[in-house]
Amino acid sequence: MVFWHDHGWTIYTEVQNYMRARLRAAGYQEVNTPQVVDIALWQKSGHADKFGEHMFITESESRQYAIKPMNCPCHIQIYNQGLHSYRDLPLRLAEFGSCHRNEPSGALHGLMRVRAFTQDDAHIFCTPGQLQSEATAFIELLYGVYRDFGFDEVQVELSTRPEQRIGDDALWDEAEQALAEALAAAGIEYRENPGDGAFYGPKIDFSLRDTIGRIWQCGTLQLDFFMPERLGAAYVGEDSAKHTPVMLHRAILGSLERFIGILIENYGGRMPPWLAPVQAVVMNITDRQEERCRELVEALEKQGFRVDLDLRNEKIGFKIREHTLRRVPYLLVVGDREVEEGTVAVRTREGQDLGSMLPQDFGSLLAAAIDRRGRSGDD
RNA sequence: GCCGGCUUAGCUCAGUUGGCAGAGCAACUGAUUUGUAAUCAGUAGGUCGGGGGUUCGAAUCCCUCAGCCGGCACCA
Repeated sequence: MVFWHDHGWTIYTEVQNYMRARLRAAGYQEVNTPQVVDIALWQKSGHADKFGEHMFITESESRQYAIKPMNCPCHIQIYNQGLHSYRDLPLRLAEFGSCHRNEPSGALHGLMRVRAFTQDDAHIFCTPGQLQSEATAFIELLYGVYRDFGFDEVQVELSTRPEQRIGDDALWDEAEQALAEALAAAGIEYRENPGDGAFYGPKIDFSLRDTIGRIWQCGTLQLDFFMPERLGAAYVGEDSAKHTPVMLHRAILGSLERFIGILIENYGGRMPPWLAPVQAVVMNITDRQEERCRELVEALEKQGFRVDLDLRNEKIGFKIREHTLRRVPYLLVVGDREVEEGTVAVRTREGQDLGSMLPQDFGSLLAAAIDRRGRSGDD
């Protein structure tokens, strides 16, 4: 369980808002479902049977409820409200779904594996014919997101039909082929993991490597021919008959908690400016520059930047050291000279002296650094 | 859940054979008004993770519970 403090939560909300914008642009609707859901839904979906002992259960007025361990049955409830035409499909329902799973105590692992986490979850309801284009679009979205976070190396695995499965083999042939072709179309190298698919369909897993070499699964794309039928999802086809939609279960970051854990490790605490909880610190040299420093902070905050003010009665070298160790991207020093010139001296946390510049020029510099996000390369 | 390790001041950690609870940093107070990675001096700070036991005496030994860190198993 994570108790997020101010700085961590700043990172969290930045990541979340970024994903929110990407999903909206990709044609997703954002929804939200309850934390506590009648056990009957999980019995019907089959999760209570398979994962019951890892679910937190509560009760009220002699009814049992599960603390939501995943979001898909809830999204099907939303889908099932009203009648759907094939013209409505694909329908993409996204949720920053807060989930609780009673993981075995030995499985807990920092931010990487926790009992309460939030998935950047979404379920795409579509026709079998739309499957491949949806898979392709998802893979493209996922790689775009990973690049923005600075991950260029992604391990991809295609897991195919397990021994214990539902549905006939023709359906599996089609499903596995659709995923393989989507990967091929994107030119992605991947490993096959025969027999490791979910019991309801094949899946692609996307994993990232942390700085000390451990591999963590983040993204996933799973085909599901089973759950929609089991929970009564349907659409009216061109032929006016009822059909069962295919459900694509997908996540890019996986768990926000885990993803942020990987980010912190990956950057070694040097969060890129767009994610840095504090993007710049303004510090004075003597009391004479106090007022100017306050003005500067106010002006930068007005532009939406996250800025700290350090007016402590300390030597400038001491402040520089402290904020460098805090990994604040930009250190702004205002002395008599800067007050005189109306400028600010800019130093990076890497120790690079960018010289004195006008405040608006620093604003442009910071804005450009934020826009660059975590992308590597020279763009 | 299993195997191993760890838990001592706000933080990082010492603590010998069972014999008075320690350091650095941080905090606080005072001095210092300082130009790009640590100014000086002083003060205060503890249920040694919780509970139980052995002992004249336990941070130290034993039992137990919890949490954390590795790894295994698990991972909808």
